[in-house]
Amino acid sequence: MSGMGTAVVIGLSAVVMAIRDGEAVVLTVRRPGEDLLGLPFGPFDPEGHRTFELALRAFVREQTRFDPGYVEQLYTFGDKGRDAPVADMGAGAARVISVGYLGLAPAALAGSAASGWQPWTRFFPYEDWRDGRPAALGTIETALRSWATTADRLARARLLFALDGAPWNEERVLERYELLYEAGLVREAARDRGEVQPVVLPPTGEPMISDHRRILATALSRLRGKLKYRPVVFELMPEAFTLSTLQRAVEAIAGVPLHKQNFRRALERTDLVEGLGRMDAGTGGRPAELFRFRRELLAARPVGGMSLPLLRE
Amino acid sequence: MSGMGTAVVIGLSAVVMAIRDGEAVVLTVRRPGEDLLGLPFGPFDPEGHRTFELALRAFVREQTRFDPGYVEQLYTFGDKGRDAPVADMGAGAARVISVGYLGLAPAALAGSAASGWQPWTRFFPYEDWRDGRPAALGTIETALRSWATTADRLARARLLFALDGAPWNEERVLERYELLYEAGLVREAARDRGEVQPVVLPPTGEPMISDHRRILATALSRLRGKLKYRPVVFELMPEAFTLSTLQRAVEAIAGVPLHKQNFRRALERTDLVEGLGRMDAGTGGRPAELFRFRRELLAARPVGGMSLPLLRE
DNA sequence: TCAAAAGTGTTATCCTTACACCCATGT
DNA sequence: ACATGGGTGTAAGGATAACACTTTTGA
Repeated sequence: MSGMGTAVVIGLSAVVMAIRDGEAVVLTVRRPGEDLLGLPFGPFDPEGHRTFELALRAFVREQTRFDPGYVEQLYTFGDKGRDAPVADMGAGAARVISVGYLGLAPAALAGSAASGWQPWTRFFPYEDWRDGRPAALGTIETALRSWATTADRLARARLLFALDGAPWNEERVLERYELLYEAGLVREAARDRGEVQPVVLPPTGEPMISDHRRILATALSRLRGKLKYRPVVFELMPEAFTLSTLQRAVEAIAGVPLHKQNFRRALERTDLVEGLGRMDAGTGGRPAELFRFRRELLAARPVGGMSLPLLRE
Repeated sequence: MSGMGTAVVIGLSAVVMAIRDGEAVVLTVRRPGEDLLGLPFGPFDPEGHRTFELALRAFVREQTRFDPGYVEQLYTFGDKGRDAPVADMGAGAARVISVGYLGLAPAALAGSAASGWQPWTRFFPYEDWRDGRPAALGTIETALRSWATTADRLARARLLFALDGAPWNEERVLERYELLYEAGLVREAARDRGEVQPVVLPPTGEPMISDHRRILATALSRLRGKLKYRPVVFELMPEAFTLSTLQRAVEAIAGVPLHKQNFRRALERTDLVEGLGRMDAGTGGRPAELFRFRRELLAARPVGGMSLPLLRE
């Protein structure tokens, strides 16, 4: 085999999610001299780090003074050309391969000066259907239709963006972002091709540095899917919580409104939570009972996630 | 950041699956001077290859004269110490990071001399419950119980290996392999630690080079899970097939026996297949109708996978 | 005619969905 | 008393699982 001349650098990117005031937020970092936000990111040191996960925890802690609890690998991004990051390492440019990770934190603590928690809705406004069809989709739909000059393009746009009565599938965050990218409707598209930025774009969300918005989309897709078959929401909850808080957390991630009773009934059947008898100091209505996640079940049997009983408008 | 002295090499590994005579088989390669089987594997050339996927297709074709159809990324393995492969590249040893891919082929064609298709059951005999509880589990259970000296170990073993009446969960292939590894019950465990091999081991399957059996376990886990929510089986089927062939393919992958009628009824509801009117030249009984996968649906709406209506013994 | 595999019918049960209603607190 | 959010009951419809049975071929 040949061609081992170009150096390769492994980078690690982290999408750390948390719930703050009922909103789902992501940990971001603003680098000096950079006007776009990015994800916590750091090189993987093959000498110092025994595993990716240890390396990731270390540099997230370093950059943000914060330790994610639950961590899982997402995807390894290696495409050239497409906003591929390039590292400058003395001996010339190196190709950067970035391994994306998803982290879940039980609380959005204050971090360092350069880092901060941002609602993901800032980067994907059209992904939030909690209050019905997002307004952003109006303009996006128009733009997509004028891009969709072939039957195939139109079919994909319809399917992914719930046009013409197609149902919304909240899991397909990444595919939607990639379609917008392909259609030139996100800032990253023109930037990566070195083209001049279009003056106006539909409200497709705030761009990020490098391929970080793609990594964030991958994380949201994965998390939305995983919600349904693993009890991952609880990694985002404090020890004690009310059922409404839990429901709002699920809604904040999935970006869809849920049916209260059916959500509770489904939850009850799983036996995943247990009432504590204690009550919450109500925020205005009747006080709610506090519950806890029966974490011990994880060791005792295979355990599923939450069903998402939609609330239709 | 520091410590960029050690070189990093990106390797690509492929788990290519196909169905042959109703059995699920994997593409393997035997390297010269090596007595264990391995997966098709090759270095990623950062100069020559634009994307991982293109690189993967190229070297699988080269090593096996064979092109996988459907391809998806699995996981990136980077742990040190644990049977981590090491590349010798002139300037000394380099750390190898391997990106695993899953490929599905519609037929198991003959490949080159060095490569061949092997049933996965060879590597994971205890994962095949199609004819009831596999015999291998008897000895494995005994070995696990004597290893499980703590409550936690026992709970995990029970849960994963369906001991004491726990239900079998076919998706947890990787976790089971990792538990066996931790318990020292697979050959790779002692090998990676540089220890002397135990003389006898329970029938936990044939070892592979490097961490390839772990990659294979990851692939099986992923495929078994994906079966249920995406119509991936059809990537393994020829253009026309009978419902029994389809059912046998699903069973061969999932490793569990399915209930015939319920399998068909569930399939019918999905509208995923369409009768062709033509009949199969029967293999001994009444001729079966041939069906085809309505691939056009993929573009038309989000489409789910197969339900696995178990047939209890 | 008999074995082998294909294919059909039917019922009980459980889960999901959708509806409407009552309860406990703060202001 | 009333607004606000917490919490419950129940019935219709659909999916699943479990049962046993008929049909069409080759040997």
